Amino acid sequence: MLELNYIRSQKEEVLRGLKIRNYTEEDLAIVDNILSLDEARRSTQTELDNNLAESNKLSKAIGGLFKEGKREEAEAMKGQVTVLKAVAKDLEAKNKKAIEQMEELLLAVPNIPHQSVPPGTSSDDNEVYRAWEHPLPELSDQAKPHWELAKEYNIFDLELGVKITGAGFPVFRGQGARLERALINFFLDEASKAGYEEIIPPLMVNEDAARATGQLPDKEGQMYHVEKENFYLIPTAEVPITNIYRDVIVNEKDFPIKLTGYTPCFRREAGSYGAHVRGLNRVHQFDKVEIVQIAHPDSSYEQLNGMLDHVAALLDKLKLPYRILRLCGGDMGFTSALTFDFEVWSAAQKRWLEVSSVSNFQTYQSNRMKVRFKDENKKTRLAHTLNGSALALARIVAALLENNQTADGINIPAVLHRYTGFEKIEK
RNA sequence: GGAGAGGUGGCCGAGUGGUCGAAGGCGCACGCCUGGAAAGCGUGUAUACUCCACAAGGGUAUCGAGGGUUCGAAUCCCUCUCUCUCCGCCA
Repeated sequence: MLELNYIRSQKEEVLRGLKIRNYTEEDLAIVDNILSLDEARRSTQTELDNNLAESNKLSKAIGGLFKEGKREEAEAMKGQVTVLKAVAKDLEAKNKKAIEQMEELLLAVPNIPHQSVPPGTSSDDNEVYRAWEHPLPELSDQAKPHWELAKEYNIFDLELGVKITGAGFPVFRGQGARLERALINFFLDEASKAGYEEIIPPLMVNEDAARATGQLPDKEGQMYHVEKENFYLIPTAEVPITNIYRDVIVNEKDFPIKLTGYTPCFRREAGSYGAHVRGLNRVHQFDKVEIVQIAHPDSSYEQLNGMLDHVAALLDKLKLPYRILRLCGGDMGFTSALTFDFEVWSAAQKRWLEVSSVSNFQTYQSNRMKVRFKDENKKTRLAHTLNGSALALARIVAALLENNQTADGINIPAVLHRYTGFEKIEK
């Protein structure tokens, strides 16, 4: 969530940002509501503090009197404290309520978009930040979408997944499973080479962790919930990995902290069916290698660019046509300040598939999570958090299968050969 | 799942009703010392909120979390939670 101080001191910037997110004049009232609750809260706080200071002073005096044996004087003072205590109790309740109301509103305010975020209301308004400069691959009329190829070559089986679990849980097998594992290893190795520390995190997180990265409360319905233990299956490795630094004051010289991890991701994604979600386009369980950074506020955008280059290099090596979009205010995630999406061209479906989303959250996550550092003036400040997929597997597999199909098999990109142990998927 | 023990600052560890935000040690930072270092010596070293100019300097809260008793709680009571040990089960 946004820092209260920021809203207080940069109100105009907050309003500008919310307008980019298509807030109406009416919606914008939330900002003033927060500020007036904050003002009320502070004045109550001051009143309460003064009250408690007085009580503390009296209590100490009573202690002193008892020691000196002045019992009667001490007894007489007790009454005064009792009166103060009653007032304090009211003030405390009032204060608590103001804080709760304010937090509730604060949680409802999204991150303020970076200056470069274009206005817009939907994905149609996203800006093409880097287009694909070369011709897109043309496939023959016999070209098949990946779900047909999967059947033909026995690469993965969604119906089998239905039998074992339910819709959206693919079963990879044979060369398909090998390809999946090859991609995971390739992505992890590339991340390690780029200086990211590899993490294998828990696949379930508790409520605190889910709240810290912003999945709770706004995305509760998207996560699988283990009732008995009150755990959530992770929708992305971002959650457990970023939480490593929750409530941590990091050493400034350790910036940027770069972490990577492979995990399966679980998403309920209820409600959407049809051609666009066929095959691996949208599933409840998929594999992903995530990259996460904790960065100094002064260099976080530089780091963001580095992450873009990293993801672009992966796609180059896989020889997949892709483009990069700068998301508009209407399409950007709630917690992000700036997001770039990578889309890969799926030649048989003839459409772009989102395979990566790289974002800078600035202090929006770190404020909730309390990831801090001491700056040169020994002042405690919030760090910036960033993350991106590098990459999401299911759709990469879809694109690889489709784009590389030939009459007698599916070619595997050269860079993966040492991981797969084969160069072609054959019948 | 059963039985027991325990959660104090970055870490270890004292503290069982009053001047305790908390002894001592370690660690860390800075300074002195040194050719340089170690050792030694000295100083400093939690977080959040708040008053104020986000300075100096005050105030408040926090000893796992929440509630209670009391003029006063790290210390007493209740609830929850987590960790450890032993037994059981088990990859």
